[in-house]
Amino acid sequence: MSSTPQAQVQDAEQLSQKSTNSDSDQLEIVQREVIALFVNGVRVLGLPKSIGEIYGLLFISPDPLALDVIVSKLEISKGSVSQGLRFLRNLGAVKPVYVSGDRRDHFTAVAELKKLANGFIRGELNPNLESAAVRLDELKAMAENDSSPNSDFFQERIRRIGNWRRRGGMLLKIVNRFLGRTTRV
Amino acid sequence: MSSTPQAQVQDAEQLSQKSTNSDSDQLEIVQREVIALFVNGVRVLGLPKSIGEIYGLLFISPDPLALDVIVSKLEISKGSVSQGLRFLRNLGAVKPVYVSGDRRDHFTAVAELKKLANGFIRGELNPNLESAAVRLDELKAMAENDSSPNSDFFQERIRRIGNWRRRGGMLLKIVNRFLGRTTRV
DNA sequence: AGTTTTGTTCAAAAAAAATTGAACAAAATG
DNA sequence: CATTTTGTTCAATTTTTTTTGAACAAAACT
Repeated sequence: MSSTPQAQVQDAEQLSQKSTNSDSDQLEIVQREVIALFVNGVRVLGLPKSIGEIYGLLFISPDPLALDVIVSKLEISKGSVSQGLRFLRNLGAVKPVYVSGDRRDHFTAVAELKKLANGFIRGELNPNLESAAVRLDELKAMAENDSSPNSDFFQERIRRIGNWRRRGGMLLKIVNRFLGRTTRV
Repeated sequence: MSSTPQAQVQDAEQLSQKSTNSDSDQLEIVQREVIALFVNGVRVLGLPKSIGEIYGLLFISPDPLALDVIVSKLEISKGSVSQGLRFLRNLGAVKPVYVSGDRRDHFTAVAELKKLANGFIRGELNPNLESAAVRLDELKAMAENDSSPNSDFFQERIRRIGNWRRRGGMLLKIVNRFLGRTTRV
């Protein structure tokens, strides 16, 4: 298929094309496909398409990209890219890179699985697990003061959820150990 | 708070109250809270609220429940419950139970973490991983025939995704081993 | 055989989530 | 210091997902 050769170097000059649809905004077919793969991937994690597109684009781009460039390559709105980058930055899936001679912020994908997993666990999973832990404790107390004929059954079930939570925490530790460094749970 | 004692036995008679809102349709506060916990929980897995409600209700009910009863206890539509039960049945998170003297199907929650995890992995995760594997192989071929200056970079990246997939598969096996029985990946 | 009960299906409605784009602020440039 | 560039924010819109409810089919009663 069409192979559009294009030189992209680290410093400004050629990198800064901001016209809405210049030549270098054209994605290669391979790039499009990789991005599609990521869009699918992030759906499993419950994240929106735009997040997959942005991360995928950075992952399959040899050089760091500025917000404008992402906008014109992906043809999605500036707002989406701004929000998406913030989210990915918070997760540690993307990091800012200084490019000399260009005052725009540039970003690259963090491509180490262990870092991605850690970020996701810290940012998305742990907060949920923690708030669940709090509610569980309240529930336990509530069930102990309950005097319905089912009270014993309720207590058994709540204990069981507590067990699940415990095992879930252990699993996260195991996952972390398997992938490299550990994260506190 | 208000404790409404209520006897619920395994065989018909008292179990089959189908009036739209009889006394035994009232949920206890503890039950409501547990259901809320599950609604939150399934959101992390990317599943709709109704799925969490149905599973939660069955999990925190001492006796198996029929579709009608679920409808009136949760006050959601028959359609939702029918679909939700099918989904949960496919996942192995809920199983039918025969109740003598009542011709309606009754259901209980499967409450073993390992079974739940296996069902989720088999039903939701593996299909995605497999289709990704296929696309990855296509991509690999595509990148090898690509003659852009970035071809090497692309190939390196695609190899990396392959690595992620491999490690993901290993992780699923580890999770399974940790939780009990194994599932083929 | 007709009637009632039980459960499924799927088009339409409602709800939730994601995306856009215009208004804004902050910083850099000339 | 006026202007341009860069990036953020958020209300409005669009898209996607979930839920509803009525029509239907299958089985079980009488």
